[in-house]
Amino acid sequence: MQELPKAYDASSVEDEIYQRWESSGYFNPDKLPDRNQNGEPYCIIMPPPNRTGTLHMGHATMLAIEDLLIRFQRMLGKKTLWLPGTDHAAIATQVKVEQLLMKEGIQNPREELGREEFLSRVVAFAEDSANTIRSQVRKMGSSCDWSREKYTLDAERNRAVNEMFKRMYEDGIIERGDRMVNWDPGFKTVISDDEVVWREEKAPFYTFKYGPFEIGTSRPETKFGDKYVVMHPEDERYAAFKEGQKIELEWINGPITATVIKDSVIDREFGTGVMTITPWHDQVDYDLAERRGLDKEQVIDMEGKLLPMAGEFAGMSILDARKKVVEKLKAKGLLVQVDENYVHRVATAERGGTLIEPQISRQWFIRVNKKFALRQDTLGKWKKGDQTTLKELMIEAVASKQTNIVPDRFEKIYFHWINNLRDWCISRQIWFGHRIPVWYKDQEEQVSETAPGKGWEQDPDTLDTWFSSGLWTFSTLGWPEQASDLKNNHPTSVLETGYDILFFWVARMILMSSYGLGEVPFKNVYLHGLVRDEKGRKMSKSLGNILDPLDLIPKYGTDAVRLSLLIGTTPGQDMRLSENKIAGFRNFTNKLWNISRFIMIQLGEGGLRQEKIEPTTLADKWILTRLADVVTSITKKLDAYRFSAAGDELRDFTWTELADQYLEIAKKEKGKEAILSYILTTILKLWHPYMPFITEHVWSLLGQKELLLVAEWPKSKEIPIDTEAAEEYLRQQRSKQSPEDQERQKEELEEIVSYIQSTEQKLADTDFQSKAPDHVVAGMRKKLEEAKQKREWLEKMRSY
RNA sequence: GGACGUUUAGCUCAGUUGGUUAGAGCGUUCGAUUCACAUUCGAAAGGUCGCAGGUUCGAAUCCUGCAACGUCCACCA
Repeated sequence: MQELPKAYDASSVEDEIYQRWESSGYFNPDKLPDRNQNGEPYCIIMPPPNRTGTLHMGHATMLAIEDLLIRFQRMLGKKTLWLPGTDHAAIATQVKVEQLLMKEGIQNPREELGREEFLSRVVAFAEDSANTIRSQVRKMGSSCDWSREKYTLDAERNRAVNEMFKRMYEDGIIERGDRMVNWDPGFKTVISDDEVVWREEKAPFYTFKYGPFEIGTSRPETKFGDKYVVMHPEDERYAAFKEGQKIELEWINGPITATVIKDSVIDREFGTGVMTITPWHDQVDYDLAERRGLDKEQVIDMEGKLLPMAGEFAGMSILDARKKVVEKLKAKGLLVQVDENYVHRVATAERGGTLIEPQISRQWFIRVNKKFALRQDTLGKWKKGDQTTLKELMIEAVASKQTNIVPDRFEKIYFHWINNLRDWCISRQIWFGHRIPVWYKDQEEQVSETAPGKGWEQDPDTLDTWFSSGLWTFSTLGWPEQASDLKNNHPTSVLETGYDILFFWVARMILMSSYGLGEVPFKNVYLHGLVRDEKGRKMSKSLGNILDPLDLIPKYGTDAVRLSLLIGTTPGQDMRLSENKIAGFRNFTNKLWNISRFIMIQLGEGGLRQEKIEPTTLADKWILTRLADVVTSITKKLDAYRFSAAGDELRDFTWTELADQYLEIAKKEKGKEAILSYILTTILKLWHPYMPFITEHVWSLLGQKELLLVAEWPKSKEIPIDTEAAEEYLRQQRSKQSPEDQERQKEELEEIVSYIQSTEQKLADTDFQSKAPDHVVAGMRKKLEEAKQKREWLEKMRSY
């Protein structure tokens, strides 16, 4: 027998073990053993990490949970597919590369390099990131099928994107239009509502004289084009002014004519109850102008500078102009007052952080409220040809429970978001991404992958990265072809991701799948919380509190890192992680190592015993009964996504009951080789989804021919149990009850007995029967039953 | 403004259909240790389960109200 080290050294075995798994082919569903080939399919599509750099703790959490699910289901005998991939992450990656190029001294990367050269730099960076990510995903022990790896921007995904675009265009739910959008003047692209981050900011709030009115604003620099003055129709202060009335007044650059508009969007309580509107640069104003057919005029250009219509202020940046405009109005005696303590919220870009300027711009939109005819039977509710909207599809998928969200409170949040959802702007003025498959010639436009003929120009814009992400569950399985992978695995079993991208991504996959395929993309959604530092702060570079999985793995082992992300956490709830916690789980992996080592030493040359186990002593019967309980309970909890509870229970059993108690007995009493063999192999199987490396390592030291990776999950009914013997064992172990406790239990029993008597009397009373409503009687009966159960329990306890 | 979450031992958190004396890990204190493991073992201290009411024989758990912290959504010139 070989010499076994006293401490488990994860780093010396993990890479070799991963190699063995990968070369076994078992990550690939088509190469699994026969048992799994006949099992039902179980599929998880990995949320593709962005090709923007390296993996962080959030990714590690995702990989740990998904690998646990896949390994558990594989051992149960399912035909498991975990499909990995990466995301081009359009804007995020382009921003990152632009920053890198600027550091290299290229001031305006896009202008200086040109589209082709710039894109080749981005592609090189993305490829580099992908390689890093692949090796990191392996480091975490992920048992995903590398032969099926996909990329959101590869050729087949591009075909899927173009096909989906084409269908939506033909159905009239993709449409081009001039609408109000969120414009990022820094990166010169539009971004979606969900990519806008609102920041609280203190800014002066000015009140100006505007003819006979006073108006308030925090953005005087936009007021050049304001020629409508709006008030509430029932505001008596302004009853003298009539709808459509023209008023001559002195304004920034001289006299103008303002038109009175009466509209109930006005909040009479706010400020003076009067406002002017800037429809080109404000959503609310835009909506009002659209509704009332008012003129719109652009004031600020796409780079954040004032246009010629601002007169002497033309060409100034917004912030410069603000000061100057206020000075001028003040000089004209039109400034009434300034509130320096006004706090409002400004829109900034999620990537890059520049101030967002609302602009009217010609863009492509997905219309979520427009009726269209379905191309196939959908979600079991609609028939082919029925009219519906994308919003209705998104609601039905979750409301009908075809997609089930864990934890379920997020369903409410999901519905709320959909109710507020507006059309989705899908075009971006960036270069890295799927090019919009639309071609123009003179006044014509045509959707096509390639040029329809001579003289056609392709739309220069690309698609929002979430458009291709939305297709991820089925584009990866071969759609739009009728691929067998698609047929076997869609809808997928589980989508596991952080709750922070519920809207960005989860909702959009539901949209795309129910529209394009008529079915949900996944049956279950499991949302994990965000990983925070030990003080509960978000991990960030600027705070310097980042825990990097790649630093922790060599130090504590992958298994310990995985445990720290799986145990002590609940779905949808943020978790605090500290190195201390990981060290604690490293200690546990070592404990499991030494349990294995002890048993292997006990087994000696004879190795693992295969003979039927025959418990003889009370302790044997107790530990086997407990083992059977644990198998049942762990299986149930894993099925219910209760990873933390299952892991906790298993750790408790392994450490306290098995190691501290039973192994101590086994030291004194010999002849337990068969039982020890059985217990060890069983707990290795139970732990495998949590700690794949150490369990596989011990498994092979035990001389097992086949990998633990594909071993059969334990069944409790195969374990001999003897509940009475187990209770007897515990009774002997337990110290005598104290007299006070006995007294307390006696009192409690008496109380319950008297309650049962009085309730039974009451229920038997005919007068009561005739008067009491049914539900009251039913409630009383239910409670009576519970009380009787409790009585039995107490009586049983007393008899001990 | 709307919604949601959290509040349990010094710290991090479990506690799923209301039910024995509210648990675990870490930390603290005391003790042990050539016998699988000091990345260990045994023991102890430590909790009015945020606050106030209510339902119940019985509430950390259900209901109502309040408070603190956090998150998301909407966004008013």
